[in-house]
Amino acid sequence: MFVDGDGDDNGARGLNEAQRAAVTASPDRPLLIIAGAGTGKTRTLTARAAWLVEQGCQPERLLLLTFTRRAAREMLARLPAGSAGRQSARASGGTFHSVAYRLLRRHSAVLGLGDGVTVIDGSDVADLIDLVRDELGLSRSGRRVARKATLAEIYSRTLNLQRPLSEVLGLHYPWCAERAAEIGTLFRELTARKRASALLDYDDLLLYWQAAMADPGLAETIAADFDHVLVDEYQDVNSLQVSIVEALHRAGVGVSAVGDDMQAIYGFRAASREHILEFPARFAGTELVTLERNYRSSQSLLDLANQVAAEASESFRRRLVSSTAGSARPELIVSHDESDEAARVVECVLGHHECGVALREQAVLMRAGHHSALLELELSRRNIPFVKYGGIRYLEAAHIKDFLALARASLHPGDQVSWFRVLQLFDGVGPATAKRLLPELREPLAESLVALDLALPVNVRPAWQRFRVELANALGPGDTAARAAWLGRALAPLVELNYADAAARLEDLEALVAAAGGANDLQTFIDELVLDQPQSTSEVGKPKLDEDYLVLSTIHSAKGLEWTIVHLLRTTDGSLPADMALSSPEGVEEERRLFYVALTRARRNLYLYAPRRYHFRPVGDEHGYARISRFLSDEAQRLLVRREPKLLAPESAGRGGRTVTPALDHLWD
DNA sequence: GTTGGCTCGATTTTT
DNA sequence: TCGAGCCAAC
Repeated sequence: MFVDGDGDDNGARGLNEAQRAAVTASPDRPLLIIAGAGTGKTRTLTARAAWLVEQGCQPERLLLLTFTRRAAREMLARLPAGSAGRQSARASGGTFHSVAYRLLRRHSAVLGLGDGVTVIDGSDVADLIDLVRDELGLSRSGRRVARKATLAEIYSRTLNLQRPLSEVLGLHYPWCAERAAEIGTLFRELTARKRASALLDYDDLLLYWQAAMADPGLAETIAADFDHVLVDEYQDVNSLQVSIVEALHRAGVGVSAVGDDMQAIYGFRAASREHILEFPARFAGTELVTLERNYRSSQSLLDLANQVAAEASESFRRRLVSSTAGSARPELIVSHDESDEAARVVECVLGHHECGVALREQAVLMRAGHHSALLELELSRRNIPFVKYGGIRYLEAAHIKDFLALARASLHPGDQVSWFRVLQLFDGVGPATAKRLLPELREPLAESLVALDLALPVNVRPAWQRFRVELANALGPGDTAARAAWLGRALAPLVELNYADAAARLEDLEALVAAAGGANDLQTFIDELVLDQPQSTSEVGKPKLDEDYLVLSTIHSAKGLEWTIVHLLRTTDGSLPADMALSSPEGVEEERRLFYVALTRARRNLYLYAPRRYHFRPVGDEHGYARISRFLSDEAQRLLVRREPKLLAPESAGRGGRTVTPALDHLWD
């Protein structure tokens, strides 16, 4: 797996003309680089940073903002270190959210945040919404306003768009519009609760940063640390992020942004490609440079990508031109159904593997995490190693959330959401008892824990007492490793009690405890875990350093990456574009860009799979017939080699064909 | 109040 | 298939 751009040296040498123009553009004017896929975006941005340093800027006064942690790591590693003798000087940077976190901790006093802030993720917000909704009486039978996850989505979108709730509801959630008043009340209470418990969700991080930048004094203090800010993937910024960058610029910080409006795929997160289109208008005196020379893919792959882009609605027009030899045309592989698709992918992957292409040089991309379910089964069955990115996230696993809740509860006794979760892990404690006990938990925690003995139902006490003794150890003196270990010991019996598959979960818990033990302090560890969610489940505790493995990834998680060979699953209408996205023209356009991102990940070979028959559910025989994706127009299809299904192989007959069931009825007489 | 059994419905993408 | 929500029994 390789990250955008190539591993060459950074200097201005070896850059093409457009790249050099971007790198050496005046630091005094805002710079926007429109960089098509594979045009050396990362390389240009890092060369720009190096050039700024040559012009006299101190490395640590450069601020780099990215969207993913993966991109941040990659770029920071390549950014210029201080000149000889000042090795420690490095550019600062990270994701918008992690930079916000650092700034907020540094200026927490002014922002009224105290020093006890905790970062929570989207599902934690949803749980808090659940709690508040219940208390406001909005979850009784027939009165439920919306699902908690939906409410969390509405809340986030409203904040990120910086538009009134009623407008957001009308536009994106019309079926909730008539409950606007209740939802507004709920959100007001939710905000109050978060403030009271010093909980910051992802949006709060940006919101507080923006608020800090709106205060002239504080904005100046923050901006005083930087000469120049470099923003990656500018097509994915939302209104909050734009106003943060604008405020930095107003306070005297130079701005260089790079992006590709054809790769804007985060509309659901309230990002809008309007922002990159409007950049020249919002930043007066902008210098615009466009990179079109592609160093990644062969021309026949780019022809297809260009065709797909040409059929999109407005964008910065450009046409990618390849500098790479090789000309295998992309292939469209039509199959009978999903299991046939899985079989064909495996066959193709292994075929290339036998010809010397390592598994890690190949990736299987998909629109939605579950599209690879059958493929994963098939890969496991045939002992082909793979790692999956995207899809079900690590932090969503109940036992991981349990650990985070316990850690937070131990650090902040007043964190009611966390205690609410922890208490219900005990057999005999449900929502009512847990809620009744919440006020009892406060500083000093050790004393509250003892006091709770008497408040608990008798049958819960033995388990509780064992638990609180171990938790007390975790509160005592001792390094992070010892405290994490005690937390793990306190939690283990509860995990065992609550989950049928406890063994696997206990293993995860052990890995998590070990990881926490290696951190400086527990608070930072859990905050960073939330800010930098492991990309794949195998990333925690089970390193796969030298092994060869196939990458399975959602298209979103694949952005910025490239492989020699790319296999794209479900190139059918309903999957890509996803039928969820079909209700609005903008939705369909974003799906097209997603398709474009997928196509441009490949260097040499590209395989598009289109299963004819698809099942409504993972099990059962209800099915429909899918059409090939609308994004493969006639013109686009002319650029493909098409392969029709062979006769159904017995191996893939599986569900669609004959089934064999052992007869048991004679046993029940 | 808690828990277990049942039905019903939906099902994307991520910091 | 899976989870969330509802209902009935302890």
